[in-house]
Amino acid sequence: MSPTTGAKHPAPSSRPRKPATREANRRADGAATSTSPQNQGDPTLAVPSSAPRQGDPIPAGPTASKSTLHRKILAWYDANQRDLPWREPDCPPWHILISEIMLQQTPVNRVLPVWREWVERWPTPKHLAAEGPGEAIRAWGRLGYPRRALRLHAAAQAIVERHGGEVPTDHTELLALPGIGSYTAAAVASFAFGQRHAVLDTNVRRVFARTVTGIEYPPTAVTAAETRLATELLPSHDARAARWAVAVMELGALVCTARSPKCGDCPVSDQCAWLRAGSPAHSGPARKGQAWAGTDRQIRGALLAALRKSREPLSHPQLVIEVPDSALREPTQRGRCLSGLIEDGLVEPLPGQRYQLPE
DNA sequence: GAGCCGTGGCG
DNA sequence: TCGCCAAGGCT
Repeated sequence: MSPTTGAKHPAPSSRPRKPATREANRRADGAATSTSPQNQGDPTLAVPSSAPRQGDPIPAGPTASKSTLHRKILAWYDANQRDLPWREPDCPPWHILISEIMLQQTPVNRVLPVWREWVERWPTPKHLAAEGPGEAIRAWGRLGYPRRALRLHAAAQAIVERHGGEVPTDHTELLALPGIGSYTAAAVASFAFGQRHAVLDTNVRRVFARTVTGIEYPPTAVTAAETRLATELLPSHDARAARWAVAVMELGALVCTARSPKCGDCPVSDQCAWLRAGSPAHSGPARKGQAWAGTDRQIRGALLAALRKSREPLSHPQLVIEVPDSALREPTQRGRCLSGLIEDGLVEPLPGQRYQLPE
């Protein structure tokens, strides 16, 4: 849990990016005071009176100011952040981008070993772009959602072709890359280049839903109101905003968790609208779980796992052996899944009913 | 906008 | 045990 040291490694690049050291971040954060006149125009946080909805304007009140929220959460982050390698001050933007793609819907602990393999094997976009997509799919291992590997490979090629092999710093250009959506573009621009963006992931949305709006869970899909709220809460200065983004995420990941929030450890529990309201249960529709047994995804996963394992192309019968028993009686489903994998570019068909990862 | 896309760990 | 959930994106 100890903060990483900032001066251990020299910054290898002169390209614009995040502040080089944690000290620089601390300096950038130093302007925080809850009483300075410049904060008078800030929205003030208070308990919503009734029927709060995520993104409702923050009502005025004497309880706690925006800058207080900033100060407490940033201080908490300084003391409690995890020591993750992609947060090292000199971590290259490309390595940060890889981490963000891998972390989409996949827990940190499973990402760590695969990320280390990737950044060692493909230290720059050019290295990855030089190989076939099948290598990316194979090296993806069991992280899940293997189309992410395919898109990351395509992103590497686009970075080489369109940006001279350097991860673009511009949010719009990041957004144009395969596999990079609203969240990841903002995350890379913020974490790798120290820019000011509203970084709205599931953690941040949950923290704001509880502390500000007073509800247990955010809506299913990101609303315009949430984006507005996240933007309003962004600190003014780039470096501080970037640090704020990762700090709120970390709070959501470690304390303000989905199931059993550790409100006793929360730095802003005293001003949490949801807690003050008595921690009311989620009133919206139950979040639908994803079916798994017997689904196409299970079959696709089994087929692709077999191809990942084998260095040689597999025949159709060899492939069939790998799918679960429950699906053996469903050649229609199997065929649909194999076709789907081929359409997605995850599998390459060869003459004679043989298949392999794409070259 | 709803549905789809993997995988594994945990309460 | 088993449903829920994990730094989303794309169609």
